[in-house]
Amino acid sequence: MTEKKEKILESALELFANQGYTSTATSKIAREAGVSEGLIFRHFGNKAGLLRAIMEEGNRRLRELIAPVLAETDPAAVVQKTIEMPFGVPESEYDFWRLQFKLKWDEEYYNPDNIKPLTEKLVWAFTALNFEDPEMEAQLLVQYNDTIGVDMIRGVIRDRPAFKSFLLKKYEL
Amino acid sequence: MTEKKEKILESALELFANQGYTSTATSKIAREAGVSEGLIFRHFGNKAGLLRAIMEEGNRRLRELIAPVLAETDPAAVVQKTIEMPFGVPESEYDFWRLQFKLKWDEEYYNPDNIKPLTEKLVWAFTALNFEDPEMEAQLLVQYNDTIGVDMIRGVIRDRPAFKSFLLKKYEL
DNA sequence: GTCTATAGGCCGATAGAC
DNA sequence: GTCTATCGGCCTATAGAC
Repeated sequence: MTEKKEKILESALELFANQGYTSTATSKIAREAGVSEGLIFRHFGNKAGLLRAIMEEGNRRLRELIAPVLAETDPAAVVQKTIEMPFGVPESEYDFWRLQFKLKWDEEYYNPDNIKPLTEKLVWAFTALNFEDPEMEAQLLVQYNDTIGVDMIRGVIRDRPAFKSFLLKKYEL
Repeated sequence: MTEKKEKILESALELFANQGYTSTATSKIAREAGVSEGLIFRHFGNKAGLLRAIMEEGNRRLRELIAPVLAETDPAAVVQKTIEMPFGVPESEYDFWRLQFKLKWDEEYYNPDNIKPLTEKLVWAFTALNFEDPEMEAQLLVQYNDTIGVDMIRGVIRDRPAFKSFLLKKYEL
């Protein structure tokens, strides 16, 4: 990965996240990245290819975020780490995740398989913890985490530490 | 409201919801609605005006959905009705709500004030029910509802009645 | 008064040639 | 790294049908 190529991805990410994909011109991306417009097409073929590259990066980061939970062997810790997950995302990455969430609403880019391993791990954990309905608990928590992620990015949640402990307490952790 | 005008709104809604606002051409809307393209501009001024009209309808429907909860005087019933809310939305309206969720990501169209009355009502209810932290409970439930709305639209939730009772049980209702 | 058909101006974006 | 061909989308305008 060359430096210029990385700069293109970075600029595209910021612009796509804030102005939307279609309303961001490749010329604007090039200007922002300090490269010639042609270079974008050399590296990514077309504008859609650029978006695709960003999506792949998104899936990679999601797997990275989930990995520690999957590696966990203590059921209670699985639930706890899942809840804490969105709170651990640094603000510097919000642009990135905002774009990912946005793209989830475009059918062609939505891939539900990405979080399947997490759901399965949670089912296992809730079963081990003797919850009455592990499948539903797992589903609720996974989807709920999504919502929390959204709200964090939007800045809806004011007192984050308090909200986190509130949640942990709900699961008696 | 003439018939053609209504047909335009209908087609625009479907296309915006499924293909996105910017990537939907006014010519396509006209074709889908079986009207001349010029008519769109006669009725709505421009493309943004068309979207605005749809959004206004959205806020109206949201208020309609929330109204019964606000009218409720029994605290437990407030919580119960809130939980049941998303389950009562007919599938025929999913396009509509999908668009609303999608547009939440465009700052200019997102208006958080819409659900504020609901949150406040829930704070009141949870206080009356002696929950330890009414503000956070209210916030949590509102977010749950968002999550569930999203899941229903995506078709993630398979057994809806079961999931509904699962949630109600969580609040001991 | 609502609507269609058509024609076209304007703009900006993609893509690729050089 | 610039320049340009080409295309598509937004919107206006007009003349006239129902």
